[in-house]
Amino acid sequence: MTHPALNDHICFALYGAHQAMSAAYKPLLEPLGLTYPQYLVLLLLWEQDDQTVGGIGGKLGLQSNTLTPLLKRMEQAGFVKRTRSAADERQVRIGLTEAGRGLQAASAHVPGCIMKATGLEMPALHALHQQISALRDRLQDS
Amino acid sequence: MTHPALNDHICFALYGAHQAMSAAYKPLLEPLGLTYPQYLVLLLLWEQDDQTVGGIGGKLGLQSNTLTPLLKRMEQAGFVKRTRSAADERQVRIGLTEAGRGLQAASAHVPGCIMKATGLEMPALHALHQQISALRDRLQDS
DNA sequence: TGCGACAAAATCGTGCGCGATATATTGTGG
DNA sequence: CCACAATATATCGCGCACGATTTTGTCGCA
Repeated sequence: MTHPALNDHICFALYGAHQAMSAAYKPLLEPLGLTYPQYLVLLLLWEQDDQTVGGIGGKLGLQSNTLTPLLKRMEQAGFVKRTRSAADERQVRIGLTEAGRGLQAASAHVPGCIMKATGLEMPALHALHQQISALRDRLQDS
Repeated sequence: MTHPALNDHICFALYGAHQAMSAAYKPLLEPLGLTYPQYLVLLLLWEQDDQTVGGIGGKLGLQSNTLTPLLKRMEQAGFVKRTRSAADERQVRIGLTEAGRGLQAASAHVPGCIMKATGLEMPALHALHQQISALRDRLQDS
């Protein structure tokens, strides 16, 4: 019983698809001064402003060891502000600045560009999305 | 026209699935002294020994700036040897050591464990694999 | 022969991702 | 009220990824 070839590993397809997705975002986000994970943080904050580090981390699957430096860079860039919560001084609340809010309009074209790059129409895209999410959930449960 | 919510982004599903996949491999590979990208290199070398850095990079979608340090770590660990090609001294050929070959048997259980973790049977797994590979290819072409 | 285009690795700097640990604050039982 | 566990964030170290550049080697061709 030997190993399947590399190209028969679904993990490798996933790995490559993730790399290709990041590469597709890069030319769209770079002019805005954003990286891909930073863009994900902004998506969350546009949905709901003023979240804690832990709250953001829970949704993205990241811990403070990744988020703290990332958020500091975003603060440095002027997109968010980090303030210790008055109610619970252990927490740091992340809020959008004007510039951070402005990026929402400035990046409005991005989702459409990416969808186009996938070469899929909405129904197929949605179906694949569901399957990948389900795979992720089963892997996390195992 | 505002942004879709984070969870409606297929990129985020892919991002999470990739993270979950890496996390699933970690406890299987760590006892062998391997990281996930290093395991991918070994899969290639088990298929065909003695490949160039560029050859490996072409198959994995990585350049020498990532591979050179990774391969040096694998050499340090005793799994591969790096030798300048005599025919073309620009090239470095990567060959398996006895220990590197030995890992093939030592990791024979890994693919089965991962497949089990996906919670999918072969037909469904294969179908999803095809779709993800196709997505990757379309993203790379765009 | 020797020069300039090209090619393969390596090097450097930055930004994730994550295990392990540290620090500070809050909540709780005695 | 006070030790002590629990919680939230930060810090540290290491290993990818990748853009940009450098170094070394090969090849074509005058």
